[in-house]
Amino acid sequence: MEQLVPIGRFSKMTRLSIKALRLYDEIGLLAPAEVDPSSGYRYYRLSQAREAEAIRTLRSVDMPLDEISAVLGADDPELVAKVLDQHRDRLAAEVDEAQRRLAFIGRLIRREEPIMGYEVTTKQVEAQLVAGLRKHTSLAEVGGVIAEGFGQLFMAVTAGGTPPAGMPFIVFHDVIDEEAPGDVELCIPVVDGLEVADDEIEVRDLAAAVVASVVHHGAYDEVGPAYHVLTGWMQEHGHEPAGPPREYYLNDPTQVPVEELLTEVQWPIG
Amino acid sequence: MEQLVPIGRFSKMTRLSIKALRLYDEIGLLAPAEVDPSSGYRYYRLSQAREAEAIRTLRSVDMPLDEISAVLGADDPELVAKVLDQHRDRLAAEVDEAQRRLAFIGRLIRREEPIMGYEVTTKQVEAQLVAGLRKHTSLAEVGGVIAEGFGQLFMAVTAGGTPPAGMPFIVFHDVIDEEAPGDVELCIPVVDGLEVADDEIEVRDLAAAVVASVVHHGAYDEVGPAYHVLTGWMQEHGHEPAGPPREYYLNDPTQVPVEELLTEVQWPIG
DNA sequence: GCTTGACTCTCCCCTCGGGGGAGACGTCAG
DNA sequence: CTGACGTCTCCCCCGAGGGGAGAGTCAAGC
Repeated sequence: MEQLVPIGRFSKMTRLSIKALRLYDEIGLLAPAEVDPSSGYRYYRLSQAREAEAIRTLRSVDMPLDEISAVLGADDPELVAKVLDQHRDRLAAEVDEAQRRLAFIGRLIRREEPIMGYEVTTKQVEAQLVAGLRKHTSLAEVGGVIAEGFGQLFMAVTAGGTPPAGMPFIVFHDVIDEEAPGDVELCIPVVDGLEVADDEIEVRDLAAAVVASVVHHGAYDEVGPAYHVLTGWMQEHGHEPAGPPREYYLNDPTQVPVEELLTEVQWPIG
Repeated sequence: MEQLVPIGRFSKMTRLSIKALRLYDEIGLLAPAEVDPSSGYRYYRLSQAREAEAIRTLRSVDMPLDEISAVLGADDPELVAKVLDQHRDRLAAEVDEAQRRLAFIGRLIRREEPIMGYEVTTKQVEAQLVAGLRKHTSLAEVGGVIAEGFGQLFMAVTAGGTPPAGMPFIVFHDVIDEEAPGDVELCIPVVDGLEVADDEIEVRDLAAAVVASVVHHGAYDEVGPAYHVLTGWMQEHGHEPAGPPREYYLNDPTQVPVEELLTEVQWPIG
């Protein structure tokens, strides 16, 4: 009646490798209809080819074996639909990720993105009159403090109807990390003679300096290595830090996606 | 001068895990500047953060570690470009594959594609007058023989100006597999009274029959399991084969992509 | 100097879906 | 009966680390 075939023939029928069939037996996904107790030979019923074909189909979309077990063992069509949907979502995420990688390596190849981490340059920055708002904050809260503070600062500076004289930036007077909070100073360049009512805000002259500079590409909270690169570079080139570092935000986080954000870190050197 | 940091701090600086750094040391991708001979502690120079950053960048596009080694260790910019290009091609292939899977599971979910392999049906096929061209061929050559033979057959049948009376199909008089060649008969249904000049071609009446039928979805050279499913089904349902099987090609390989090809396999049963 | 807590070391097992191969045994046709 | 395959179990391998055990190390406070 029922014709049994050994594993090699079943493998050719189903185009599943012998190794795969033994694995599916081991994990209980597709057990042979009979196993000779003395020799251990596996024998499959011809009708098992359908189930094997289903496994092959689902593996061809890279579904994990345990989910295939769930799908094939489930009576409930809703459960099956749920597992399939979930896997489709995963595949969609994989497509997105693959496309992101492809786009990114394209930028690397076209040199739009530095491979070797950061390129350190030096430049001369001119003296500048700035309105500064100094805040004490921890690493956890620095994001909110910056957003809020720049709001306050912007309001105060533009209250007189005069636009800012340059891009806003931040001076980091202390090292702010997981362990210790510290002082940041939010700055906006202003024109000479500006009066600011807010007495938290101090208008002062920022001296000219020679700075070492790197541009960080990506999310703000990943800027840490840029600092390490700068300090490493200063050590290697025999420079001493000559003041607190500054961050310039070269584009607008509300305008571009997070992975395209540009942050310039400048550190005055002696 | 050169400041050395232990692995934990270097890990935080570079956002590479300690495990990863130890691995990169082991495979010679990023060896620490110094290793304490007595304690085995790894110490990194600050300037190594740049190389670490490069590794992180290249890993973020899933480049294998050995290729990263090649890229970072190479002086030749052409070699670097070659490795990067090669990896981009691989990523592009991954995007394609991920999209294929996503599209395919979509078809599975929408039930346009059978998950559980093949569905066997039975049907009555009417008697038909066909022009048949019989060829002896091996599995390796069957594709070419079919293409050529159908060309010859089509020319001969339509020479009188009468179009074929139905879809072309193939009767497999022998089992053709890796071990043994055998006879195939290319057939085109024709109208009564047609004269065919080509004496390789025989016009004959194909008897009516009850057939078991499955539709194979995909490349022609993957049709084998359809036959196994049919023979398994026949055994389970107590039918005997009553003649050689036939394949109908339901769509045109020059019109649709290979994964959408439909092949109906019919096997006359007693 | 001592203790304590954080850090680091090596070593081993685990992932996921099998692939490759060794050495032993089974099956089948001539 | 013998040779040619087919099949068995068992073990190691892939990639890029993650998790954890058990032991040694470092730095800071007392």
